[in-house]
Amino acid sequence: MQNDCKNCPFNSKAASMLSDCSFDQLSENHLVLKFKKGDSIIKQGMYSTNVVFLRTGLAKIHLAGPYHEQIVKLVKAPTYLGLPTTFGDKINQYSVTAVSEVEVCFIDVEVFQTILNENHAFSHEIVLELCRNELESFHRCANRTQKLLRGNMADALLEFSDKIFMSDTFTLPLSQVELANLVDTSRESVSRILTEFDKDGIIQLKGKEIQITNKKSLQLVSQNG
Amino acid sequence: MQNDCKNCPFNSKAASMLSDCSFDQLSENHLVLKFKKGDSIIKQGMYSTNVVFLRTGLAKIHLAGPYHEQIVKLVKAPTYLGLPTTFGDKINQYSVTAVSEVEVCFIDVEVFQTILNENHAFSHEIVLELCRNELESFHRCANRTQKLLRGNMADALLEFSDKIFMSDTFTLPLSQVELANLVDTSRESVSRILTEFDKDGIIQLKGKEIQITNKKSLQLVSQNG
DNA sequence: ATTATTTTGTGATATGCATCACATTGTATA
DNA sequence: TATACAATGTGATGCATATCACAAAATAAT
Repeated sequence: MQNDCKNCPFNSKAASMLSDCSFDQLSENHLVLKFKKGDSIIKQGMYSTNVVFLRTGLAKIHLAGPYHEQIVKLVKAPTYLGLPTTFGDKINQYSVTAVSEVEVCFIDVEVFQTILNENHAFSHEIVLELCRNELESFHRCANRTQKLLRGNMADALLEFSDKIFMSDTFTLPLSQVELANLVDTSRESVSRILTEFDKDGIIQLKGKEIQITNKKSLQLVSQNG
Repeated sequence: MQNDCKNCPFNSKAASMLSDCSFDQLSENHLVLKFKKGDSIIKQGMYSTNVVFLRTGLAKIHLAGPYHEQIVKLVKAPTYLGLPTTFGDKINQYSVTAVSEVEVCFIDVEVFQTILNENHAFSHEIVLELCRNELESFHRCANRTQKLLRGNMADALLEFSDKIFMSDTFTLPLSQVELANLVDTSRESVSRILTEFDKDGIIQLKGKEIQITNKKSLQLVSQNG
């Protein structure tokens, strides 16, 4: 647990907007922590008075569904986490767990809110991010419920490739159980679909290593369900 | 199309927070319109530079899914609509359609943003609402995908009863097709489940009139899927 | 290294729900 | 009031995918 994060902007854009005053204030009032894969960063149901800024790494946002854990989405640094908690009743409404090595800043709500009030550009940034999240949520939900399994798996793979790793080759950041909870299926179906994609020549599987060999096809699968 | 909305607070809470100055500014810069059931208030894909404040009535938020229109949720006045649009590229990312008679204020983004900057309490309100929406979205999505049809229909009915109409007796605000698009099923299944609930003595159906005769059961159905 | 434990692959079977098809009722229009 | 059109009720059938039941790998623990 260090407290030496003078050079830890919340994100490059936001930092450049902070007045010297508020930036100092911020730097003096948060901690930087490292987590390793699998560590819990935010725990649903726990009391908390911190906003979390994910500096580096990957994390999953997940919550208890009626029958099993639901992974809402994979998030990549830089991003804020736990805003709903801190503005609400200070009880975490979802969990966040590290999916890779991760660096995180915990910022006290009070401080965060002060800066939000002091700095229009910053608060505008935040409102913007929240709006984007809402939209993304709408579309994600519509897609997941309307598409068939193949379509949803294709979407997940495309997101990994295009949004998370920026590469056609990557190692799956989630286990099959997790993938199932992300894509709303059973673990068995994940396995089957993945080998199916492999046989179809769309991807090439070597353990958890994936290479998308035919992105066009994958995009087609995404559209046809 | 009137412009005489001096007495149109965006909502009672927000209005009380506005300084006289910003409130005047606001009143002079928005319109009040009435819509009737079925009228489109916001059209996905259209250019717009207004934030919409729903003063009275009910509306549905919906968007084009990959295979059919998806109703995201039913919203009740007072609430803001179209925030993501105005903060983004000014293209509506979802549609909003009146489900009852509705009164609406269109507020120019510029004005809205000015007030957002001037008034901390107000912007705090907005951030709070956006956070709530995000959470609601997460839970809604987890529920919809994990529960079976009976559970989802039960949820919809309970929401109408508890959140929208505040009564055990109400007339369904949506057609069966719409209900199907809200609850992620086919129209036929909506019909079947509804009559099933009736036969089970959980509700009593007379056309579009519904009375929830056994709320306990309905809550149980909601939990058991 | 060896054993224990978790993760993954794959068949067989069961089931919830979509889809198709059409009758029926309700509601707008001429 | 008659006619067209939209919304609803209900059966029969098919299909996508969950579930069950193991085997096989891979990973972790001893």
